[in-house]
Amino acid sequence: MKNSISIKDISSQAGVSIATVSRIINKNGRYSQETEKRVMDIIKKNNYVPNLVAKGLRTQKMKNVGIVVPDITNEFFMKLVYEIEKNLFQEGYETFLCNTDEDEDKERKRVHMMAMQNVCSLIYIAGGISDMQDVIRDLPTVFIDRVPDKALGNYCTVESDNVQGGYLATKELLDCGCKNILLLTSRKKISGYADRFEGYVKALLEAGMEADDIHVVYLDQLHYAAAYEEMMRMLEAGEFAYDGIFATSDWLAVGCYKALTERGIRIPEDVKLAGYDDISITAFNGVPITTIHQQVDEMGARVVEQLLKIMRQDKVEQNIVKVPVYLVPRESTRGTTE
Amino acid sequence: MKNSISIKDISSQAGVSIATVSRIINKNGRYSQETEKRVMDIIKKNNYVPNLVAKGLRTQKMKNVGIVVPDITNEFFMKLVYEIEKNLFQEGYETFLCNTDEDEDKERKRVHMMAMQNVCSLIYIAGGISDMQDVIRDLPTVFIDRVPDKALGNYCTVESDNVQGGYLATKELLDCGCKNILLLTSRKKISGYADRFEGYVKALLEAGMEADDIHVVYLDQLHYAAAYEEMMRMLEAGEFAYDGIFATSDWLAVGCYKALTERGIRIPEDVKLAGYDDISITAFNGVPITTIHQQVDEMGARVVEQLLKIMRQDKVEQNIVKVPVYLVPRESTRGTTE
DNA sequence: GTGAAAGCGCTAACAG
DNA sequence: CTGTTAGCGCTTTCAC
Repeated sequence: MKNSISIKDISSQAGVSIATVSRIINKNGRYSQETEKRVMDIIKKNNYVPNLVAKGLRTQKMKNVGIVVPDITNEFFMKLVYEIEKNLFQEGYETFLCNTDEDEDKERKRVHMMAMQNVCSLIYIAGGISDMQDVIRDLPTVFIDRVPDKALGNYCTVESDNVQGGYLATKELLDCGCKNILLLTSRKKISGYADRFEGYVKALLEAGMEADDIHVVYLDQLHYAAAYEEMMRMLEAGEFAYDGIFATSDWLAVGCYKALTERGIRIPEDVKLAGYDDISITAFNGVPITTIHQQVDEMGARVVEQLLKIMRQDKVEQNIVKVPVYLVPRESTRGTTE
Repeated sequence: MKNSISIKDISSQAGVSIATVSRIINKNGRYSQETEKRVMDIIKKNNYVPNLVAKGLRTQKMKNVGIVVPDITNEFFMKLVYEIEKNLFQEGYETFLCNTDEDEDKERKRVHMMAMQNVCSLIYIAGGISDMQDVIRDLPTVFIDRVPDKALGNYCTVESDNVQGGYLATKELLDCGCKNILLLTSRKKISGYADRFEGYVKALLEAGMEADDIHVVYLDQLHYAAAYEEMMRMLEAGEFAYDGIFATSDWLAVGCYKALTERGIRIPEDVKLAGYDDISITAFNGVPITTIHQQVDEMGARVVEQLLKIMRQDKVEQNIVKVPVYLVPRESTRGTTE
């Protein structure tokens, strides 16, 4: 290891027992100020760093939590992670971040690894394969944007009000005069996307539309390129006949924008566009994109709050915590089509 | 812990000693196929997950490396992290990601924490305070975009060819006819920024300019807002008299773009603009921004390659590895000012 | 091919 | 106030 100097070396140098050193390190009392000072000086001088691994082994608790995200290069996820970490650090927890790359196999491997690393709990952002539940069986887990299928022992969900988000985005498109709205979303079986779909349908029906007016395209990936390619395919195939698109994530919206404008279709004149998440790029895009703002700070705080509760085995009064969202109207839904 | 079932439980259930189970888990040989199967079945059935923490304690090696980044919400850094992790996993290493938020105090705390968590080596992206060298004294470390001041025992640097990058960006502005080029950069004492400055000066001098033509503004933060506010301040104060800006990171360039266009200054007609990193937003920005592309895949591979070398205590033939960059010309430097 | 036992660095009774 | 000791889960000699 980096530093072969251990508590034992400190104790012998200080002429005290390792127990005393341990007490001092952990501020557990039962030592004189005098010895404390002497020991601390020696610790400083030697740059001694306590070995948390050994401590964890002994105390059976590691105070570090694993965070699983689908894509570490996505600003939205990382803003969420940032908030979660901030709150967790305050409580003395470390975090392990792991990237699944939207790949189930990687996810399995990485979560397995986390279990071996003895994380004391897990936070799942927009993911979570069901057959992982054997391994993480007893790990307190908070899911974001996902309600697990089977009931786990010790879990809960924190999510944006996705139904409301889907509703607001769709209503904005309808208010701009759209008659034919495409929903572009993920194939992933995640409650977040299902809820946005539900909101979309709700707005449509409320506007007097019917089942025929529901148009959905499912994508395997959430990357910009996935949306771009699908749009291009539809355009080529003459399958594109919409005057509005609601993409359930901003990167998908950006992909649509690129494909459409490259083919001479103007936004917002010909097609209106709305995204979801409110990442920076939507504000700076050639035509700024209307989107749904998710309050990551609020979500991060709720996630940690809930996690601490279920780790303490407190009863959680609600298994699903919802955080409000709001619409951020921009150029891409300006004016009316009429 | 999540799983109180240990190697001991497995061994007693299988009716063998824990030594045998250990050998089987680690495929160390010296056991019959028969017992192997029996033990493996029991492991499966119980969802037994070996405790890497205990293993690490015993073997004195953890196979996990800490990665320190200034800002986890910055796409460029995370693309680099993505590549590094990819290569590291292949070699059987785990990673700890830690965010310093461009704050020295946080950095100190977080790196100290990593040392306590027994990481076996460190990767520093665009950062690294000097007084950390006590703690990380013997940790093999790879720095990205930074050459440490004091010689550490066991380190090396991987970086883009930042001089060349600074040169290319500045030359592009000069080629567009700029006579008065502002360099907007970070105050951070990091070789990466110093080198980009050097490239900027080199291009200026090569074009027949003099010391008087060097104009530099230093920023404390790399955030978009820092550049925006500084630009606004200069504009208000009437200090802005440039026809070209080279921002040493893309987010700074985006901040300039926003401030300038808000004040009615047109890009590229009135002012040309170049950034650095080639993050997505430069391609999608209202006026797409010319930038320097850093080859993150190549860099990630080099970083891991070097890290493995210094961890093996191999002699590293070069302490500084440079990866080429190239210019990505876009709208923001189109046409000439003349 | 298998088991017994020591010990990694640390904490937590317990005894003084 | 301080020291002794057992043991966390695992690997690894050394016997058999």
